[in-house]
Amino acid sequence: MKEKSLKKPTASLSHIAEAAGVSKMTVSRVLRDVDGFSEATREKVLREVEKSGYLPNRIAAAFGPSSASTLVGVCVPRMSSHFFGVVLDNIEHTFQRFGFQAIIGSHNQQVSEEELWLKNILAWRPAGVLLSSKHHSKGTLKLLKDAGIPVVEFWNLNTSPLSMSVGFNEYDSGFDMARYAILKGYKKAALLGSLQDWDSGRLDRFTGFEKCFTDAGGKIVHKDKLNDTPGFYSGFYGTENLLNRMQDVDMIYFQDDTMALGGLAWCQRKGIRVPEDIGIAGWGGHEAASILVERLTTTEVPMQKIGTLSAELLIRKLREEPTDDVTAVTAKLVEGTTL
Amino acid sequence: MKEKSLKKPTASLSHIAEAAGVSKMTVSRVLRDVDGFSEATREKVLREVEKSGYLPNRIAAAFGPSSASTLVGVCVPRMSSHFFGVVLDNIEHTFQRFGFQAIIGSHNQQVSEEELWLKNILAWRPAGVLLSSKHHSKGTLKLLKDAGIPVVEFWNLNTSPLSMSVGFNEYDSGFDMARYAILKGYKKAALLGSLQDWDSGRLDRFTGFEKCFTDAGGKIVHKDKLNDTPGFYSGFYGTENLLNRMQDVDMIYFQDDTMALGGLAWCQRKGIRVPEDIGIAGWGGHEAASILVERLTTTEVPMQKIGTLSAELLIRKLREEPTDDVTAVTAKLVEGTTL
DNA sequence: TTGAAAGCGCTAACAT
DNA sequence: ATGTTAGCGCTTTCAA
Repeated sequence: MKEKSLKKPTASLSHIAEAAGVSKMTVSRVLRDVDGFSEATREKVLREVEKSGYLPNRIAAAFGPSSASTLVGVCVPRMSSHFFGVVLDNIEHTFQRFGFQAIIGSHNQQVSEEELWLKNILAWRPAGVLLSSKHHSKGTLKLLKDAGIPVVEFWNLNTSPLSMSVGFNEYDSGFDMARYAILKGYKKAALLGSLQDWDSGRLDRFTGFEKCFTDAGGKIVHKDKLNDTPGFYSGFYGTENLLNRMQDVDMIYFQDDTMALGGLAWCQRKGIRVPEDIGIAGWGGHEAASILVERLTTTEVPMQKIGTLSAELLIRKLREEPTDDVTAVTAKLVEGTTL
Repeated sequence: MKEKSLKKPTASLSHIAEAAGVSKMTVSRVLRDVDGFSEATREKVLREVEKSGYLPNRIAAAFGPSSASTLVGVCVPRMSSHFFGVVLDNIEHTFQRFGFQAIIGSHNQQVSEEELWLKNILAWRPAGVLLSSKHHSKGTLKLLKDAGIPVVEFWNLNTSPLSMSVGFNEYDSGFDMARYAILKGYKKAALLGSLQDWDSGRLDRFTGFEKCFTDAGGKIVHKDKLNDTPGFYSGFYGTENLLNRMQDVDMIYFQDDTMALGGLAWCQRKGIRVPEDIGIAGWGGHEAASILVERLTTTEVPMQKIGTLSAELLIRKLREEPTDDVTAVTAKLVEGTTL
């Protein structure tokens, strides 16, 4: 019998109250710093709090009609993505600063998983939720409506958001890349992305790219949907697979920078010259994109800003301060040496 | 007046109970699937639950003496690290599967921030916590002891853990790398890492490296502590800075692979040959390490395994199933072409 | 198999 | 400036 089932020795408001010779209510007021106590009382109470090692019980506080929950749900495709990692760091840090706790989940690009996550999270009666992307299941929409809590859709911009949205125009970023590619003389492009992201309708950049590219006389010669998560590996092997089958391609537009860098590495190993033999374009603005000998042509997304703004916006809404429903940030093309 | 302050229209147990013509208690039993109801009752109840869109209130359930919290706190240095991103994905996924919710925070390698985070988290009365690394403040230790909840220290192994630990032997991984370097004939090594990680005592791999390297007749000619987070950039500029000042170096051991790859990129840009002019060793096993033309010599850490095991271990402990206190996973050296 | 009652820790509302 | 009361939604305990 190593650990006993411990009898909750935790001090509560009434213990403090008793020790300080005041009522629970007074202690509560002091701790929350709402007025209704004298300086002398305050000091007495705080001394007892200190002595007892009292830890507030937010479960109890969030319970009842007060319902002052400081929990916030955040859902992203996956945390191991560099992009979302940076966004999450900023979201979490901002919430922390303002006294909120983020409960983070991932949905792996499936709206059904997002819905499942949401159902679990709502059981904790969060003050609000942050959802990446604008794709949601019917069930998710209903749950959110019933919950009646503020929602921020972040990452790519939703111009008619459920409640608020922060992000960039993804379609345009692809469109711009196509214009640039055409300008550089490319005519035969392949698109390379992850099956799951693509088929769940999350690759608007490809749609924008295709539209501009074909309208300008270019041709999308191939679309390769890989049954794998985007990353250096999938970019590497995806490129190998693609170029072994298709020769008549003069550029590849990758889903993101990690894949593009994987593709670039494959080309370098094979002695395929970039951009002379084939052009490569990425997306996102990965740290590594700008330091390699061949600097990647890509679209830089302001990840930090998206994270911080999203969290701040939710907090403002909770405080009933005025907020913009739609906050656009710019994703801009950076010229490298690969396209 | 766009949004009213919503009067909690949420259905509760008693609503279901009334609609189904049974007592709250029966509904509770059905929903938790503990015995004490007939099949007929079950169906009646579930039908009403369905109809009403009832969402359980875990706050209320976690309240009171029952205290059946399914919240778990998880704290890592930062989420934007690829390593911890992968670990977190696996932790979160495992907890999700078993009905737990992870509250994730970051401490940016400062024990004081971990303590602050812990204090906030404990106010939510979590069932347990997962902490990366074995470095904690006195305050953290006291809080954990008072809370009396199970703790898993993950990432690098703590052989005398607070309660349980899952990880690799970091000292040994550096030791092994040094042995390998000596074998390859290197004599004059520089260490390059982030100031914050280093000074908070989190770079045992450097200690192990130095011990083995110097014992074998090598010399650590320089230790460069960068005031920046580890990453491609800091590796790139750190290398530039180091090699501009010091010529008499035949290898660099980097804090991690992202830094090493940044350093490698700088060398390639400058026409410095790797490993002929200088050897490079990384640590961690980043995806990109193995695909570039120069494959990085590094130590691969089983990140997925650490994440999954840590979560499973905590769950086992909560269920009072037998658990190992110390679970070692192996980090192994992989030969690349850079050292 | 079912129900009734008590109570968890806190805060809003209403005294004093 | 301070205290009292009531109740949030659920589960545990005890009774039927």
